Formats: sequence, C-alpha cells, structure tokens
Amino acid sequence: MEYNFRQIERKWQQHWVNTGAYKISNNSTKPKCYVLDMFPYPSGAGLHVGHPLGYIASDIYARFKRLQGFNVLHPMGYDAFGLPAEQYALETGQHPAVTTEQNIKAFRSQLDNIGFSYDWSREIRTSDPSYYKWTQRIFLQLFGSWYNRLAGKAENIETLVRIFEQEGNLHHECPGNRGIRFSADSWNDHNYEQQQEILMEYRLGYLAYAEVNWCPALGTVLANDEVVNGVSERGGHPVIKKKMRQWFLRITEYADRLLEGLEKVQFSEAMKDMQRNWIGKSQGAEIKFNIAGSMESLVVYTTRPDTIFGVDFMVVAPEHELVDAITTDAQMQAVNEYKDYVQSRSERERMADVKLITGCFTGAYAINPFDDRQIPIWISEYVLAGYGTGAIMAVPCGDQRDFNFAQHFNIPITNILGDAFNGQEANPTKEGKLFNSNFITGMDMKPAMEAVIEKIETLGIGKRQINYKMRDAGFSRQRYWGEPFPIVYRNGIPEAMDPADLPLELPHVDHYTPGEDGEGPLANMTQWVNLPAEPGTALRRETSTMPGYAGSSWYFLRYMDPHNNAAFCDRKVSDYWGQVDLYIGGTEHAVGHLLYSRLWTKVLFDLGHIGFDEPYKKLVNQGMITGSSRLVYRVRGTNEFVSAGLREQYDTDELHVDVNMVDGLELDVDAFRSWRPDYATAQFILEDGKYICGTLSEKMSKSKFNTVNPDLLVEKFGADTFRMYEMFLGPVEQSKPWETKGIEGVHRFLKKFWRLYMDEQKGLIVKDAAPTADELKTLHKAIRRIEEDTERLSFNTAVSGFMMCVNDLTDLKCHKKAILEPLVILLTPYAPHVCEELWAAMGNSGSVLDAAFPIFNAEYVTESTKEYPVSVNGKLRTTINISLDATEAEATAIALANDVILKWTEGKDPRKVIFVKGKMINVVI
RNA sequence: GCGGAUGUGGUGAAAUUGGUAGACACGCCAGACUUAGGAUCUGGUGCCGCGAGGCAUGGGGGUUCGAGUCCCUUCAUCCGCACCA
Repeated sequence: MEYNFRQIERKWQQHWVNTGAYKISNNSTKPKCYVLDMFPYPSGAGLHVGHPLGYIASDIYARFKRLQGFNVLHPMGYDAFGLPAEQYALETGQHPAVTTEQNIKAFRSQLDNIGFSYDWSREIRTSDPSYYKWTQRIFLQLFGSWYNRLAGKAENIETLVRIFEQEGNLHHECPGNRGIRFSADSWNDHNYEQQQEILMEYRLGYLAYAEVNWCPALGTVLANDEVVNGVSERGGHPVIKKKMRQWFLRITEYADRLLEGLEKVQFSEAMKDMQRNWIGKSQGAEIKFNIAGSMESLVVYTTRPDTIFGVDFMVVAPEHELVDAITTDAQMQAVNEYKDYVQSRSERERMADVKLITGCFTGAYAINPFDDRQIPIWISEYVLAGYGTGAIMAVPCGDQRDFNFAQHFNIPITNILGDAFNGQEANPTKEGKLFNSNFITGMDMKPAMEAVIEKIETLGIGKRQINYKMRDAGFSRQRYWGEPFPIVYRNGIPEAMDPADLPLELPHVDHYTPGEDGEGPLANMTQWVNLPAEPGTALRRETSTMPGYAGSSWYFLRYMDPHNNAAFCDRKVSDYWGQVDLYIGGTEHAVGHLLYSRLWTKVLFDLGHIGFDEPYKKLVNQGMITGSSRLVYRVRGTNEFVSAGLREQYDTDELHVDVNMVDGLELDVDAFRSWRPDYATAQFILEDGKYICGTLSEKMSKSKFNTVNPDLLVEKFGADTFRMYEMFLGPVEQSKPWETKGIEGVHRFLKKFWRLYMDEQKGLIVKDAAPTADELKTLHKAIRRIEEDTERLSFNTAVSGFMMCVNDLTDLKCHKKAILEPLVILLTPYAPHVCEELWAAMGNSGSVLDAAFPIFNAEYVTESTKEYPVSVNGKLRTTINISLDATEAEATAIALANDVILKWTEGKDPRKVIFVKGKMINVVI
C-alpha cells in the first residue's frame, strides 16, 4: 500500500466529525489545559499560508497535552465585526452580515482542510446577537462602575453615590476632572442632571469629548489608516480634526495594575516592554507658572523639576485651552495661522517629523516662580494636548528637542550643567551637579528633584505627579457594523438599558452612508433612534457602535460556556477552566487587544464575575510569514521578457508575477502566457533554456501576487505534510519568508515514515519481534527530544528530530511494533491523519488521539564513551574517543599522548589543560 | 521620533547552561535503478587553497584557555505607534 494521503485524510476527518472526537466536556476529573488562538477577522481574501502558522502550533500543543492526559479546551471563532465588511457594503450594497457569513464559510472550509482539533460546538462570532448581548451587558458593567482608588478596585457606581451623600468627594479625587471638589451637602443639593454629570467623570465607561478624523467631503469619520498624508485614502479629500462626544473606557485607572500584572504572566520580555512603554508611567511634578500681566496661569508637567532654572521658554500644545486667552493682539494672526496648519497634521506626523521644527510665539510670558525670570510662551506641534498638562517647560541644555527648537528660533540658552553642556547638543543626563541654579546650585540632580518638589508643594504652586502616556481608550465608532450601545439618552442624559431587554440588535439598514455631522449610519434610522416617550421627554438611542476590540476583550471566557443564556459564563465553569494556559497570536496585537482584554478581565474580577484577574498565563507571538515575490523583466517597450541573469544587458521594467506560476525560480512560461491576454504572445530570452525570475521579500498581499493558498498545498501534499512543513520553516516566533519549494522534503519524510509500516506490495509489515538496543536508543532519544521540544514550542527542531529518528530506523531496517507503535503516538500531534491510519492498521481499536504519550526511559540512551573534541590553544585539532568514566588525569594523559596533539604541541610542555567532563579538552601551550 | 524584532552556507535553519559552527531539510553536483521520472536509493556539497593548512555566524573592538552565545560600538532590514483587526 502506498501513502495515499488524500484518501487517508478525508477518511479520518470524516470519522472524527462522526465520533465527536474533538468535543470537550466541562466536567472532567482530568487536569485542564486551555490552548487558545487569537481568533481571525474573516476577511474576504481568505487564508494564505501565513495565517495558519500559529493555529498549527497551538493545535500541535493542544493535541500533545491531550495525549499527556489533559482535558484540553481548544476553541475557535470569528472576530466578525469590522470596518472592511462595512466598506465593502458601501461599495457593493451587500449587507455586512451576508458577506461576513460567506467569508466565515470560506474560512471554515480552509481551516477544516488542515485538520485542526477545534471543538466547533463552541464556535463564537462577535457579530452574533447571542454573543454581543453579553458584550453589551459587560459594557453596562463598565458604565455602571467606578474605580475606588482607596480599595484599589472597581465597584458599583451605587457605592460612590452613597459616599457622595455622606462625605462628598473629599476622599475620592475625581479622575475625569481633578478640579471638581464638593461636600455631601452640595452633592445633595445638586439636581439629577448635575449629579449624573459628576458621576460621568467617575464611570469606567464614560462620555467625553475627543477629536476624530473628520472628512467633510465624504461626510464621515475616518480611521487612521484611511488617512494618508492628511487626506482621505479614498478620493484624496482633506481631513480635519473634529471634536465629538464619545464613549471611553477609563483604562488609566488600571495603569498600575496593568503594569503589576505583567510580573505574574509569561509574556516575552519584548512584549512586556511594549506594554510598559505604552502605559508609559513617569514620575515628576506639575508646576504652576504665573503669566505676566494676566490672571491666567500655566501648569506644566515635567519629569525634571531639578532643571527649573534652565527653562528658557514654554511650549504649549496648539490646542491648549489657554492659547487664545494669552495670545497678544500682535501675535494673534500668526498663532491662528499656525493653528490651522496643525489642524491638518496627524498625530503621527507631529511626532515623527522631528527634523521639521515649527512653532509660533504667543507674545505672552510666564514667570519663573523662583527667580521671577520672564519666559516666552510658544506653541508647537511637538507638544501634544493629550499628554501631561499639554504644556512643557523647555530646557534646551538638557533636552535635544528643546535645544533644536531654541536654536531654530534663536532663543538664548541658559547653561545649568557647567562643563557637561558643550553648547553643541543637549545633555539629558540625570547624573551630575547643577550650576547656575539658585537654591539648588551645587546639588546632585536626583536630590535636587526632591528639593524642588518639596518647595513647590510648600509654596502651593505645584505638586508631585505621576503621569501615564497611556490615554483612556476611545470606545465609540461612527460606524454601522459593530455592537450597538445599550444606552438611551433621556433628554440628553445617558441611561443604561434594562439588561433584560438585551440584546439591542443592530437594525437592518439599506444604506451604509453616514449620518449628519459625523454620526454613524444608525443616525439615519430615525424610527429606531427616537423612542416613544411622554411629552416633554426625548428618548434617543446612541448611534455610535462599539469598536472591534469590544468583542475580543472577553471572548476567551465565552468559549468556556458558549451556550449559556443566563450568564456570559457560569462562574463554576470559569473557575474550572481558569486562565488561558497558552495564547498564540500575532505581535501586532501586542498592546491594543492584549491591554484591553487584560483590562476587561480585571474589571470582571473586581466585580466578582470571575476568579482571576489576568486572562492569559502564557503568551506566544508567532512571527509574520512574508511573501517571497517573483519578478519578471520586460524589455522596455516590447513584449519580450528577459531571464534574471541576463537583465543587465537590457533596459527593463520589473513586474510582479504570480508565485504560483513559478517553480522555485523557474517560470512556467506557458502558464505565464495564458495568465493575461496581453502576455499570450510574450517572447522570452532564456538562460540555459530556462526563464529565471528575480525575488523580493515583502508582505503577503494579493496585489503583489505572492500569496500562497494553503488549499493548493494541502491538495498536492496533504494536510499532514503542510502542518509539518509550516513548523519546519523555523521558530514559530520568528518572521520568515515563505518558500514553497522545501515542502517536498517534509513530504518525503512522511512517505519514508509510512514505509517503516507499509510495503507497496505486502501491505502492513509491522512485526512483533523484540527490539535491539540500537532501536530502543533511537526511539527514546526521539521521545526525549520531541517531548522537550514540543513543550517549549520548538516545533521546528522537533520535526527534524522525527526526521533523524525515521532516518535511523530506516537504516536499521526496523519494522518492530514495540518501536513503531510509540512512534506513531509521538507523531500524532504533528501529523494526526497518517498516525490514526497506521494506529488502526496495527490493530488498535480506540483513537490514537487518546493514546498515552510514550514514557522516556533514560536507561536506553546512556552512553559509556564520548568522542571528545581536543583543541590546542582553543583551535580544534582532533577528536578522541574516551570513556565517560575517565578522570581528568586519565583523559588529559590520553589527549597529551595523541599523535595529532603531539604534533601541535611541538614538544612544548602544556601550560594548562582545560578538561570539561563530557564536553571537551583544551591544551594551552 | 518612540518602541520592538532580526542579521549564521546558494536557501530555510540548528547549536537548551560560554565548550566539535552549519544538525535537519531545500537546492545543486555525481552515480544507481528505470521505457520514463516531478518516484526511490547511494555519495558529495560553508569559503579559499594542489596540499599542509587558513578563513568564516552583518562590520569594528573587548572579556575568556575557549565567543554565534557575554560586554561596548556601529551598520542594515522588518514590524507597531491608540478609529485596520
């Protein structure tokens, strides 16, 4: 029998469906293991070979844990809301629900091809009302709670109301507006509307004003990646910033817990660094500067209060509320022109264009509180309104950006660093003494920071302040294809819907055009938006929808209990499954999705809905598979194509060609001719009778014709080969280019593996004879290696471990059941179909999926001698076989007596001999 | 700009703790079997050199008996940056 992978794979995939082999129970005495993939957004483009990399890795791990006796939860679903479906709807008029459904079907069939062990009975879709019902309910939890800083956790908003009634907000600074201070009496005097406004400043899900990318020509709000160079990607219309009232999640209240939580989880240090950076905690001070001739004062945030005597100018964000009030008449026009310019710039551009120095003097001066020096106040785009107080004190001798700014605008620079400042560039050191600095002159910088903070606090002109770069998360999208907010505005005041009335279903619309003034398409559904109400009351629904990360922030919980109608997840069930043991996904989610889902988990934990406050115990980021594009070279102005090696001799244009028409580097010229009508008559200038293509490594995309569809490879080589080849490419976490050519090596391996069991003529050739020591050694070396490598997710080396094992067993002509049966189990996580086939062929009744993982026995692999490498002065000169029992003296004597070593020591006495038992010998002369 | 990652043969890579650099494959070369080969098998294959030998892990420097691995420095490429998901 030959290895007929198509028949085998079809047969067992059907069998596993029929027997419910992947259905997992929530009731088990086995230890649990939760292995999760980041679920995909079902795009219309379908899967390319880059997508399944992480899925295959997690599938192997899940199957491996199952063989080890764990009850493994390994689910899959779809992050089905999103902008592309809505965009597609705008263009084609097809409802996103319809196209999403089609895309999911296509995804599913592609996934099924590869033989994953997902429990599809637990599938979820974020766009399904039975799912987003719970997303809405959890949002109401966020809306209905506040963060009690004294308790260090979220609590129901009612507890805050009780506190206000008794003591006002004396002990609970308002996170949304630090200026708000009130007593119990004044709280109780407030009317409902005023009280709601105050509560809004405390809620974890709250409304506030923020800027969006508004494109007047399209009448819509654009995502950042729909804006290119300040104009809309579609149509190239101007985009400006517009303030809109929007929902936010108060993630900043959790900044410290999100930082601390990183200590408890197994993420890569790089990943933790990215999150820490995103959160961006810094310690410093806020300092108030009076403004000359004005009642206004300017509050700046600085991490370097010790440099206060080096301040030569102030920079205020152009959007800062004070700008209009302090700008002098003489500067008004220049300031307004500058503000118009900044309006057209994206935040990214403002941060990235560091060489472009722009700014405008307001005409106003701040007064240094310690020496009364007058300091000019400028506005510049490099200061962002959202960070700190939106104003900085600029110290050119200590900060390069400030230095560049001062030089550009000819602002004199004060030196407070003595010789440490050379006048050519800023010196940002925190180590050293301060000069020319009034009462802190001569002090070391670090104690000086403390001294300044103490002084400003005594004087009441500032205070110690911790800041975070992280901002509260915008939670509104002016879009259709997302979760509707379960919010009704009663005369403009937002109120939670009754949870019993959820889900609030997304109404069907016929048009996806935006509403007025930047509102989402739902605003056009006046029947749906405006609810019947008593006279004098207006009841209006929220017309924004939630962003993509809403549904994905908690989906890992729903998989545990996907059909529960009474709760998002039964507490007993979430207690059983607990944290995700292994989470695999792309590094592009490093901050966004991961921080949001960590936040939601913490809130749900605080409110008592689940028993753990970090969702993912271990996180692994798979690398991106880049496409390897193939290029052809057309002789300019002709229909003649020249092979890559000869292209220097011609004037050519470089064109992408579909990688599926190229075998390695050789173009299939007939396929190329029939690719497009204008190539039908193409002529080729060949080298050695072949047309050789050029290559280029770049992101996989349809427009580059470098995507490779896994379906084709599965059809040609089988799912087992495909799975193993994806793993064999290299470490999961590393980015690498796709190269189809190598897949044949893995396919050959599986055929060779098959031939250990099956003969083309004789069929099964597995015998019951006793294994030899060599055979046992080969098997157990493989068991040890595969078990270790799989556990540490080093799948590429595990695959080569299998190859070595099969090569050795082939050389040994081993066909013994005692060796081959454990080997089949070992390979099952990687190549489940062929293993199930051979397992059955050997007469086993149950499924190999539930076999017991072979136990490694060290006895079979112990060696008595070692081929020691022997170096002279660190250069390897020979190897000598020496007993592992040999003492240092014995081994050294053998080495020094060796002919080759004698030749290299040239009769000199060795100064030293380094002997590392079991490793090497080095003779130093 | 900030942050992250990666540089090892013609290619993908391996080297788990500082101890034989290139395992395992692809490709290539030579051969066997064959009507045939995109099947299978055998041997070879880092570079330079006839050889002895020398050189080699992006470049430069350092620590060490010994460095792909540790330290310093430098270059290059890729990815993310808050409304793509």
